[in-house]
Amino acid sequence: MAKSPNESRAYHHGNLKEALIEAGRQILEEEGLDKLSLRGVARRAGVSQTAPYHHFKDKETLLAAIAQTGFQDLAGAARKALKEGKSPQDQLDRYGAGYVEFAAKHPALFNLMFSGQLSSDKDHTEFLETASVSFELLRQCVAQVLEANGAPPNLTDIRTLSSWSIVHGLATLIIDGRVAPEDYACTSAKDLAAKMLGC
Amino acid sequence: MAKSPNESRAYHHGNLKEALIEAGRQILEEEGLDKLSLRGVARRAGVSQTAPYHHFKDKETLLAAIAQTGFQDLAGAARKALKEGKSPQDQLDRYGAGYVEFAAKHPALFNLMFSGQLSSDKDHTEFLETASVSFELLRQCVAQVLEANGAPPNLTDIRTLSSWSIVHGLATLIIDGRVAPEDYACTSAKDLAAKMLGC
DNA sequence: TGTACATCAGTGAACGCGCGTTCACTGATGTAC
DNA sequence: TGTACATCAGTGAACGCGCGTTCACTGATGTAC
Repeated sequence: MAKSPNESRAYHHGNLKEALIEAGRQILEEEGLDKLSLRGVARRAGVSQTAPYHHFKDKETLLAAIAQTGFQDLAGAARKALKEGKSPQDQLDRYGAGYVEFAAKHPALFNLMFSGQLSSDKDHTEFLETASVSFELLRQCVAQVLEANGAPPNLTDIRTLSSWSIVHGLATLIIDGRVAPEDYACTSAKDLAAKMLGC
Repeated sequence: MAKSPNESRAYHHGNLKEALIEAGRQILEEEGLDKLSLRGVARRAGVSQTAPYHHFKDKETLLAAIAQTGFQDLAGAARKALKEGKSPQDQLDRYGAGYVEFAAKHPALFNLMFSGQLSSDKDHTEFLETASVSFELLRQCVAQVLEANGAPPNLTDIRTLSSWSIVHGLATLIIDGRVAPEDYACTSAKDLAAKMLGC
């Protein structure tokens, strides 16, 4: 039924949708959002410039699909942090370091994910659901820290926001070149995040 | 010598440079960065589409000039916070609330200011100097808080980064629509910032 | 006070560009009988 | 097992768009003498 994508130079690609998402993500990470055009994506996937329209309604829909892969990766990093952390506070610190590390390694993707362009207009339902996974994991983590410290649980919401803000802010500042890890005697964005959060 | 801009419909505008910056800022705030074209700016200023080239080398230079007005305003808000604050900690909290308020009121301008597109390539010296004023004010503020608390002054750098990150992160999350003040029982971005910082 | 002239600050036409998208089309595939 | 046919997934030409920028130009201004 579905063909392996490398099987042949057949007329039908067999896996074009995924190939387009992957090509788009590559262009995004290599050249930035400005340079990400539907035509360029098609070119990289080795397909005519109108082929993507059989898989994506328009450019924005492809962008949403690309962003979604980013949220999946980010949620994966979060789950890893929660699994490896040795205490609630340690989990939270690892979460933050992983978040900033992800942003620093995929700056254009991170910007696309959070730029707000996507979430507003259309109903990218799946996109929004995936986006909220990382946030929920953070929330659980913060709740456990509060519990471990004997703090009232009704602080969970606002403390989750604090935690999110501080790591999101650091991520953004690093991406935009306002802050460099080297200026703080750190060798990576991840290190700087850990240092800042432990201070 | 220099003519008042409203004096007449003279051939020479008299104040075109400022008028272009102002027109650009208006378009930016009303329609967003996507819609900000050099031609559009000229149109709004009532001038031919090539007139801006007598005052700005290219589009990016105009963008830098617009961003600079934003940094001036932001620094003004910071100075106000430091003047009105009743203690170092109060000054710091007011600084943060003012920062977030500014971002929420001028989202597209704030994004332009921090997008990192401008600071990288060319040497917008003046731009960079203006941009650093707000940061220096924050640094002084943090140093005073540490002193008031009897904390070691060598924490100043990293704590300044923490403070900047948390307010910058909240500002960004609000701008991008990931966080709404109403979800936290607040009526404005400024209120939410104050609540978060006081928690 | 007049005037020649360099300089400044505008104009309007034109350029080439890549883009998103639409269109009518064709080749490939899978399935009902 | 063969075959007709609906559907799927491609193609390539073409559209209109607004953009940044360059060009040769002209009107206005200020100043040296």
